[in-house]
Amino acid sequence: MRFYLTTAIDYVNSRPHLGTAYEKITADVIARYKRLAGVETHFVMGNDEHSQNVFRKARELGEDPLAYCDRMEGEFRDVWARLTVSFDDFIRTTEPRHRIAVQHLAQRCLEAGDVYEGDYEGWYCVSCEAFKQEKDLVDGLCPIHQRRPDWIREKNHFFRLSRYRDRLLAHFEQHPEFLMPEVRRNEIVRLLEAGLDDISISRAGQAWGIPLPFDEASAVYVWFDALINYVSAVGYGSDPQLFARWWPAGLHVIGKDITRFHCVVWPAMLMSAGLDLPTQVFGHGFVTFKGQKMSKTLGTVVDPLDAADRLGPDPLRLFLVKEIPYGSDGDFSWERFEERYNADLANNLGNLVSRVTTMVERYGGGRVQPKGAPWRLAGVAADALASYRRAMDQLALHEGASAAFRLINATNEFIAESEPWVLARRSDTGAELAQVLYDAAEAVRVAALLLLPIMPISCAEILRRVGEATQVDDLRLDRDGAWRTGAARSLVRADPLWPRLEGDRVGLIPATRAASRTEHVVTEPLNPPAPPPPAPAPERPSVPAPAPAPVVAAPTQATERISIDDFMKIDLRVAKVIEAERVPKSKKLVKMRIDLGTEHRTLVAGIAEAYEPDALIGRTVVIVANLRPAVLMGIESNGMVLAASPEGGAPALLTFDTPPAPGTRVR
RNA sequence: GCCGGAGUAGCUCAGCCGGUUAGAGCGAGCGUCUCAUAAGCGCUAGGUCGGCGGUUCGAGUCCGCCCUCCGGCACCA
Repeated sequence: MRFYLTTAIDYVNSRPHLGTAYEKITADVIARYKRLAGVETHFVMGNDEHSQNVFRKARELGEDPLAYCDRMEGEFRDVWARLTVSFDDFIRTTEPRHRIAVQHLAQRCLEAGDVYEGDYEGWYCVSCEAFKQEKDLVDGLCPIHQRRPDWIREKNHFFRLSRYRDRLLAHFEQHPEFLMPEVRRNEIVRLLEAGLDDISISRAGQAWGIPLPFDEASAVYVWFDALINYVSAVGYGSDPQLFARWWPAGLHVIGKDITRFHCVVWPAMLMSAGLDLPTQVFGHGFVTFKGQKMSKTLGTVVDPLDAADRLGPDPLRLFLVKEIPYGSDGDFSWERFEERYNADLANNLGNLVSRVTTMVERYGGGRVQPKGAPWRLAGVAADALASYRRAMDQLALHEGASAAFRLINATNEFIAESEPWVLARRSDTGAELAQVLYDAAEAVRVAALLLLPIMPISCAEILRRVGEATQVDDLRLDRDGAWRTGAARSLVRADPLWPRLEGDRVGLIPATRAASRTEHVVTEPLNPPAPPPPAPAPERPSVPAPAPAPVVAAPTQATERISIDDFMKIDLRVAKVIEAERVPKSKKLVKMRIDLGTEHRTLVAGIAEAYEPDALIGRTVVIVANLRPAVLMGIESNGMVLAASPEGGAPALLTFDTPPAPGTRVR
């Protein structure tokens, strides 16, 4: 039995945060579980490096892009090592083996007739710097600039994704386990039913990326490039033997935001190239911090190393696995983390190890040996093992952890009810005492075995203390998970594994290390970031560009420092709202007529959820006056109203103590 | 707006095909043993199972409508 497991590869424009670590940790638990279950496992992670952001970031830092990526690899590997993520291989998209695979696969898609050169022809408005669809034009003119767009062509390669809709739907029908959890599957199936458009897979004239084999002037689009890591890492196009050994993958562990890429685009690419599809894709949820999305600007990013330093990597791993139903979103807070640490580790498991080893030392001379039939704990352990396996096989990692803890709790109960200290005082209960101590030690051994994939370091130590003779890596669930009888074992008493936290713990939380560690990565602005720059390259309108979503959850965009000159390019003006009305059929859009002092303009703002149009009339606001016009819901918007936009919250307009005259420059 | 998901004890959540007094863990309170990290063990929660109506002998558990929250898409310039 073989099992090839992957996680999403990560963008390298910032250090991994807790959410990224969550994915790797849960995947690592799965990998370790499979190995423990005797399955030959190949676990691969990596970095996604061919992004323009990475290129820009390196340039900003005055570094060679590749050198920058090398450095980031080191940072990522350090984090994964600290969290004991046991990957077997680490793939980078700048590696030769990856380039070979990408070009190979692109070539196969081309040969399958699925890649066509879309030297797309279309209307292009020079003023807008954007393609226009026929339906956008009014009397053949750009509605914004009242000028005739040019008919131009831009070379682009497209992948015939549309061709695979039916096959994908059929696959989903025949293999309901292909995408888990179910919520994600429903979303994708609906998306497929709605139909698919072909997608662009190349960008012309980009140096940072992999050239298309049949058009060296075009680079493979970064997400197309990135997905291929799953096969390049196992030798596709470069090592046929290795490839045959591991492909198809048993499981891709990814974030729920990128299921489309993995369950629509990726399988279609594989079908086109004549490769088997992975058995399963699992879209895990996100980890929030105190209920809020982790965001640099909100200061809600938790560095996984801070968490690991605080209580240890194993407690962090247990927390993430046991407290968050795998597949759902979950929340992290220091309070909760410490609460769980005390309850599960200090009070239950850790204390159990202490009391058992102490009693064995005191009442049994440090050795245990059964003197009869096992008591009730043997049955509990067998049940725990069974439900643990059932849960883990279904990727219900949290239930697997709970099953192990049921055994731990039962062992504590067992000790209370069998009262070894009473048995030890009597002279006629030697056999009973021996059996009770043996059973308790054996139950701890089984529990530690079950938790070994989740807490590898600590559980290895527990196994050592309860006299497990087998090397940790050689332990196997079916053989070693069974209740042992007969042989005597020596136990070791040692310091508490997880000292209980007392008192005002939260105050001791280390200052987030993000600041000290990321100075070379991000400089935080004091204020919310400026609105994003205008959309970069024009896209073929009839063939929507793939969402900019990378193959990992996009890290919060780093806001780069700009010069005063750059800032002065932005023309901020005071404006007064003269008319405001809801854009019909829209959820957030308000259409406004504003007074800029010298002129009146129409613009559209996405603030309807927070402001009633009527309440806006007469109000003084700040707008970006020199923004390119855009058409929203058929309305031309000439400018952007500034508002604070909290993550997931309602926007709040900028206001003045005393409204200045319309047209006043803001800076 | 469309399409999904969810609303169950203070908190986090279980509750399969409808069926006796609705559960677990944490927290809190009380009691208790003493091997243990002032840990363990036992007891204690009287919760309109979001609301209204319906099907049924009987509904968190099925149906309809409504409310709230979350996610995806559409429209955040």
